[in-house]
Amino acid sequence: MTLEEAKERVSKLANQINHYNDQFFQKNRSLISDYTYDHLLRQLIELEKQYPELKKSDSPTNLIGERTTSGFNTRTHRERMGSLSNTYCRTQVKSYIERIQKLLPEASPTFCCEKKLDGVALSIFYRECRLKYIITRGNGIVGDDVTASYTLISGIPKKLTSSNGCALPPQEVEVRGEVFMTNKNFELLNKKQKESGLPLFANSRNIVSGTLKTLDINKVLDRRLSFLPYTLLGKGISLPTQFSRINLLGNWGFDIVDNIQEVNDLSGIFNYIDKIEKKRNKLPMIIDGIVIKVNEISYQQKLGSTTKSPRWAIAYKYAPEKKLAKLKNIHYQVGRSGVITPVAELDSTLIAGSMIKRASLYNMRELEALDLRNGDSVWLTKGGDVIPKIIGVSLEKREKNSTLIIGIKNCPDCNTELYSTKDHIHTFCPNHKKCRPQLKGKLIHFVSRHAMNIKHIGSGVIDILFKEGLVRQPADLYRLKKEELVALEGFRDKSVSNILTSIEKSKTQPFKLLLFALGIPHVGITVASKLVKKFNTLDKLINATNEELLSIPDIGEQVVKSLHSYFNAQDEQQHISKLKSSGLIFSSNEKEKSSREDSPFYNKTVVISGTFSSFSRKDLQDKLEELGAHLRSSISSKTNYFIRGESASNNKVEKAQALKIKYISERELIKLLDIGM
DNA sequence: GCTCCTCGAGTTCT
DNA sequence: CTCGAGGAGC
Repeated sequence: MTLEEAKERVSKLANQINHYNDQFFQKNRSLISDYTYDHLLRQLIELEKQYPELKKSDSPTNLIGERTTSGFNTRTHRERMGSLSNTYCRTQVKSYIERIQKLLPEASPTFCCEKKLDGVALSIFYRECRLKYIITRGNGIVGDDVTASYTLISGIPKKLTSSNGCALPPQEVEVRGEVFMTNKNFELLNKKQKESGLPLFANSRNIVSGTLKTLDINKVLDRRLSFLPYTLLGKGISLPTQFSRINLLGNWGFDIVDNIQEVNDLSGIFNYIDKIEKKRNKLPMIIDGIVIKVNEISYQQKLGSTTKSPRWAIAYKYAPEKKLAKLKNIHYQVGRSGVITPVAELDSTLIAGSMIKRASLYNMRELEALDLRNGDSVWLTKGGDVIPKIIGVSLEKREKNSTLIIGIKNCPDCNTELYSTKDHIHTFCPNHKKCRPQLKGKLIHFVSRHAMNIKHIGSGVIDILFKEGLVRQPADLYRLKKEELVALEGFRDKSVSNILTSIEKSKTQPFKLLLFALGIPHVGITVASKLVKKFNTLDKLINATNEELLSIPDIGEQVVKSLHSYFNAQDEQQHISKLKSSGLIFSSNEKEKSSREDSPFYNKTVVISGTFSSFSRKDLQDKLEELGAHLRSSISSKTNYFIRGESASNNKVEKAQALKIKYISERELIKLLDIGM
C-alpha cells in the first residue's frame, strides 16, 4: 500500500466509524453488525499504528488511545458523588418520610420514584454541549476517567441538542447515571462465551465494571453497555423538580428510564413499590430496588448531605439473594488491636456471582446470638452484594444431638486468657506485646498504602520477615540489611532492592501519616490529621494538656486516654526513639500553621447555608477547613460565624438571628478569604 | 438520655 | 460494606 492509498483508507475508515458511532450512540441505531464494526475499527487502529503521521485529531481511535496501560487517569468530582443510604423494609421507608417531614416543617415535599438499576454509577461532564469526560464514582471524591469507554455505551449523546422546544443546556452540565448491561445483551455475551468454549459470566454488574476497567479496549469491543441518567447538575437549570429534570435530559438526547413517577405521599410510594415489584422479572434489565427522592430541588438543597449520602434520597432494596450453606468450622482471627473475630468456614456456595467460602461473624455477641451447633446449615447473603453475611440458622437442617458451638476462652495463637467487654460484644487478647498476629497486624498496618505506603511489602513478606525473626516492630524495618534479605528463600536481588528502596522512601512520609501508621487505638487517619494540624510536632503533642486536646472537635475523653497511655508506655517510647534515630519525620511544616492562625476562621465554628455564585459550596468548605475552621451543620450557641448564601435555610437564618450570631455574606467572604474562587 | 453523624477497625473475592 | 462506639448537639 502506498502512502497515498493509506491516507485515503485511513480517512475513509475514520469517517465511516464516526458515522456509525453517531448513529449508534445518538440514535440508538445499529446499521452494521458488531462484528463488522470491530473489523473496521481494528483496521483503522492497525493503519494508524503503521502510519502515525496519518492519524487525525478527530479519529475515533483517539477515545481508545486515552486508556493508558499503567491504569486510569483520575479526576476529582466537582461535587461529591455519594452513595444512597438503603433500607430493606417498608417501615423504615415510613420513618424516613417522617424524618423528611420533620426536617422540612413548613414544606410539603413530593417524591420522585425511580427504579434502581444494578450497574455502575458514572458522571458525565459536558461543556458547551460537548462531552468532555466520563468518570466513575470511585471513592466519591476522585474517580477513574473512563471517557474511552464512550464507544461501548449506548444512550450517551456526544453532543447535547435540544428538541421539543425545551431549554438549551447551560455552559456546564454534569449528568450522573447508571451504566448497565441489558438482559438481552448479557445473554448474547454468554452465548458467545459458550460458543468459544469460555467460562460463562455470573452476573452482569461484574461485567460492566470489568469492561470499564479493562485497559485493553480491544478485548471488550463486542460488549454493549447502556446508560440511563438519574441526576442532572449544573448552574442555570431552572426546572424545579427531579422529575422534570430527567424529562429534560430526554429532550437533550439521553435515553430515559421508564416508569419514573411523581407521588405525593407514603401511600403513593408504596403503590409504586408494589407496581414495580410485579413487573420486576419482566423488565429488560436487572434492578435491585427502588429509589425515592425528594422531588423539589430546593428542598433537596435544604436537606443537604451527610459525608456519605444525600439526606434527600433513600433506596428501598429488594431482599437480597440468600442461600443455605453448610458450616464446616469456626476459626478465630486476632486483629492488630487484639480483638478476636469469629469467622465461619463454609462449604463453597455460589451467591450473587461469586463463590463464598467464609464469612465474618463480626464479634462474639453475634456468635452467641446465632446459637450455632456443629454441623448446622446457615442462611447466607451478601451485604450490598459484596460482603458475605450470615443472617440466621436453619433449624430444619439441624442434626439431632448436635453440640453447641461456644466461643473460646484463650487466644488461638498465644493461649493467653481472653477478656470480654461487659456486654460480650468484643473479646480481646491482652497480650499486646508478644501475641504474633497482633504484632504482624501492626506491621501490616504500618506498611499499608494509606499509612507509610511501603510498596513491595505486604502481608506475605511480613509473614516471612516475622518468621525469620528479622522484624518484630516497625522500627526493625529500617534496620534491615541487604545481606539478611538476600539470604532468604525466594528473595532475589531485584525484589530485595525494591523493598529496601521503598523502605527508604517511606522515611519522608508526612507526620500525620506516620502518626496514623503507629496504630494508636482510636487514632485513625482523620484524628491523626487533626492532631497534627494543632500540634505540629510530636513533642508538642506529647506535652499537650488535656484541655488543649479536648478543644479539638471530635476528640473526646476516650481518644485522650488512649493517647496518654500510648505515650506513657515505656516500650512505645523506645520504639519511637528508634524510629526517630532512623530519620523518620515527627513534625510537619511550620509555615502552613502560622498563615492558618492568622486567618479569621482559625479555630472558629462556622455554619454554611445556601448557595454562592462565585464558587461552589464544596470549594468553600475545603477552603475554610484548610484555614482551620470547624464546620457544623446546625446553628448553636457555639457557632462563631454564619455564612449566609443565596436561598439559605430560613430555619438557620432565624436561629442565627435569635442567637445574635455574626452573618457573613458572599461579598464579605470574598474579601476575607482574599480569593477569587 | 436520645439522635444523628463520623470515625475506626475488620471484612470477601476477583 | 458493615458494625460498634465516640463525639456533639439538643
